Amino acid sequence: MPRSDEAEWWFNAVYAAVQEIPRGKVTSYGHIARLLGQPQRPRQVGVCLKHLPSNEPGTSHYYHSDNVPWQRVLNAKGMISHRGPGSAARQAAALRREGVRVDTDAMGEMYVDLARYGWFPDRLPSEEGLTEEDSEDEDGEGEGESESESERVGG
DNA sequence: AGATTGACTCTTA
DNA sequence: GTAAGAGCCAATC
Repeated sequence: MPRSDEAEWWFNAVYAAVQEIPRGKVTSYGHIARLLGQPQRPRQVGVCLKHLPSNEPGTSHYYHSDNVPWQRVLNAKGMISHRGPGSAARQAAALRREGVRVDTDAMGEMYVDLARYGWFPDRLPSEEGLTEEDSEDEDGEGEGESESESERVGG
């Protein structure tokens, strides 16, 4: 839980941005920071995700691990950093569940091929095409996604 | 209240 | 190619 309103804005902005990562795609902490106009703070993106609450019953958080695809955020090299035993495997499993291939390198580190799964747009889709006239205005979002992935590996 | 940590990344050497 | 330093700042000790 953020200690200040400014921090709370940041938390919400990060969660909202992460929600825009398409299913089956991944991006980096640094890119989320850039999309939010704070290219110097990839770390704080990680801080936000660390504090992303679970969907445990009894809690009623607007953002939680079930509606924020935290697993789609990797480091700049496309590698899953381990922040605890089993956490990296958990993220890898979540990614594979949505069709993302996760490999392991020679050093035992798990990674995703960014050339294939990377999602690095210039700006957030929600901001796409809007001018400075329209400012930030969040409205309710609809859940429920039906996807039809057709994986094809381009040589 | 001060020091350290950490879901990061970039620049230098 | 690897290693170290800087920047960032909320959370934690």
